[in-house]
Amino acid sequence: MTTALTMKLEQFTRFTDDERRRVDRLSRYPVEHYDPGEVILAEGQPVDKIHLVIAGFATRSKTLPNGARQIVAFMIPGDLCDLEVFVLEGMDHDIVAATETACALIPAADVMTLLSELSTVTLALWWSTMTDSAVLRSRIVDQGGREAKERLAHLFYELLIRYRLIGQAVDNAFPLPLTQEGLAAASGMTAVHLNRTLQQLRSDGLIEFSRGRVSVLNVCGLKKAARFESNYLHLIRTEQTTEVSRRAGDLI
Amino acid sequence: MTTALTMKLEQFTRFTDDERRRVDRLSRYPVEHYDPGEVILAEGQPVDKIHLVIAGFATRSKTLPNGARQIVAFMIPGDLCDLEVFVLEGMDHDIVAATETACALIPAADVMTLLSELSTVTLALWWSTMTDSAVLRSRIVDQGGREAKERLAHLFYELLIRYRLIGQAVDNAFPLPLTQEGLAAASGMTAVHLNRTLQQLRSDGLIEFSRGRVSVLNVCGLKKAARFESNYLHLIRTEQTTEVSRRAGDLI
DNA sequence: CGTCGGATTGAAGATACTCAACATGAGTGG
DNA sequence: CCACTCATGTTGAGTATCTTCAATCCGACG
Repeated sequence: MTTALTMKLEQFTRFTDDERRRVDRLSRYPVEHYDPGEVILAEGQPVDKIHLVIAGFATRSKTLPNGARQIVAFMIPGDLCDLEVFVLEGMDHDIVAATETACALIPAADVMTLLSELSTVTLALWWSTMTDSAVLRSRIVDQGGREAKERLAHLFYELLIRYRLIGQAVDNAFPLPLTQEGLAAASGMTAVHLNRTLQQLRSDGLIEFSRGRVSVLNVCGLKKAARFESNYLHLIRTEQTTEVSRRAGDLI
Repeated sequence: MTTALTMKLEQFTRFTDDERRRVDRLSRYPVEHYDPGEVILAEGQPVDKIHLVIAGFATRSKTLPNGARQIVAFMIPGDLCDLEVFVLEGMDHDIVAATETACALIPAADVMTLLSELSTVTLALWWSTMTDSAVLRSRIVDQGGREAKERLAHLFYELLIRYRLIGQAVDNAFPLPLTQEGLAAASGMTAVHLNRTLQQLRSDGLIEFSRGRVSVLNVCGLKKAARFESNYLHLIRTEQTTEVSRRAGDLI
C-alpha cells in the first residue's frame, strides 16, 4: 500500500516504481510508539535517527522563558520531524505527541544514501522543506495581520487540505487531537478567547470541534472566513495536476 | 575579499580555498540594481535566475486580500532570495527592495552545477535554509506569544546578530531602511502602535532608530527586553566556535 | 516658502487578556 | 450505582493592549 509520505511527495513528482518502493520502505523501519503528551524530541537534544510520523499527531512547539508554550506547526502522517539533523547540532524546539503517535526511526545514514542515489527523491524532499517554510511564512502573516476568527478558520482549512492530500479527510472531517488550550497555543491566543472564537465559528455553521476531531460543515464558507489563498502550498504542478486536484477536491 | 555569502556560510563549515573561491565567485555574476520600493520578485512570477543580495536591504512580504502587507523576513547581503526556484513553480510572495539594492543574478544551472560538484557547499546551503526556517518559527513564537515591546526588541536584536556575522555592524549600529510603517508591517502592528512602542524602547535607553539606522545603546538590556534565546540561530558549531563567537561578540 | 512623506499625539473604541467562578463529562473508587 | 475527582470547557466582569481615525508636527527638498 502507498504510504502517507509517498502520497505527499508524489504531489511534487511522479516516482518510478523503484523510487516509490524505496520511499515506501522508509515507513517500515523500526517503529517507536509515543503516548499523548510524551516528548518525541526535546529542545537541545542531538538526533541521530530521523523520525518519520507513521500514524498519530504531533506538534512542534517552543517554550518561552515565562513557561508559555507556542505551537509552531503540526505533524501528521508522512511528515519528517527532524531532517535538520544533517546540518544542525540539535533541536531548537520540542516535538510532542498529541495523541498516540508512531514514528519510524530511520538512521540518518540511510536517508543520506537514498538522497545520494535518487536525485528525484532529493528534489522531492527539498520541495517538502520549501513548502514547510511557506506554511511557516503563511502562519506569520496569519498572526501578524489577521484577527482571531480568521486565523482559526485558516488553521482549520489548511489542515483540511493537508489531510485530504494524504487521503485521510473523510466527509470533510479530520483529527485534531488537542484540547482547547492546545489549540490556543497553536493559534496564538488564550484558551478563553479561543473558546469564544470557536463558538463564533460554530454558530456561523462553519465547523464542529469536539473530542479531538474537526468537522467542516461549510467548506466554502470556511474558506471565505479564512480568506484562504492556496498558492503558498505549492500544490499545482503541471504534470499531475489532475491527481492532486482530485484529492484536494474543490479546496484549492 | 571575502563576500557576505561566504562569511555567512563559513559559520557552518570551513571551506577549502577552492570552495571559498567558487562561492565567492557567485557574487561576481551580472548585477542588477533596484531602487527603493522596486519589486525584485513578484508573487506568482516564475524565476530562472537565482538572486543573491550583494548590497542593500530587501523584504519578503505577502499582501493580504484586504491590501495590508505583512513583512515576513528581511534580506541582507549574503542572502539568497529564491533558492526555492529549483522545486517550486513560482514565488508565493513578493521580494521588494527597501533601499538601493544590488543582486547578482546567477543562472539556476550554475548553482546546480556547484551543488553537484561540491557537497560541502550543498550542506552549507542546506544549513542556511534550515536556519532560515528556524528564524521563521521564532517569528511565529514572537507574534503568537509576546507583546509589542518584546517583539520589537527581539527583531532588533536578531538583526544586530545577523549584521555582526557578516561584519557589518559597527558600534552596534546597523541599517534598517524602513519607515515606521514598514517596521510596523514587519512586527505585526499598526504604525501608530509601533511608534509608541519604539518610544518606550528609546526612553528605556535601549536603542536609537532614525533615518533607516538602528543604534543599540544597551546591548544587554535589549537582549533582556527581547527575552532573547540564541539557540534557534544555530550559530555554535564545534570546530570554529571561536571565529563565530569572535564576530558575534557577547551577543549569543 | 510651500509641499509632502513620515513621525507624533490624542481620544475613542475594538479586540484580546486576566482572573475567577461555574458547568460538564469521563473516569475512579467506594 | 453513586459520589468524588480531575481535566476540560464555558461564562462573566474588569482591564490591558492594540487599533482606528484624525489632527498636528517636523524636516527634507524643490
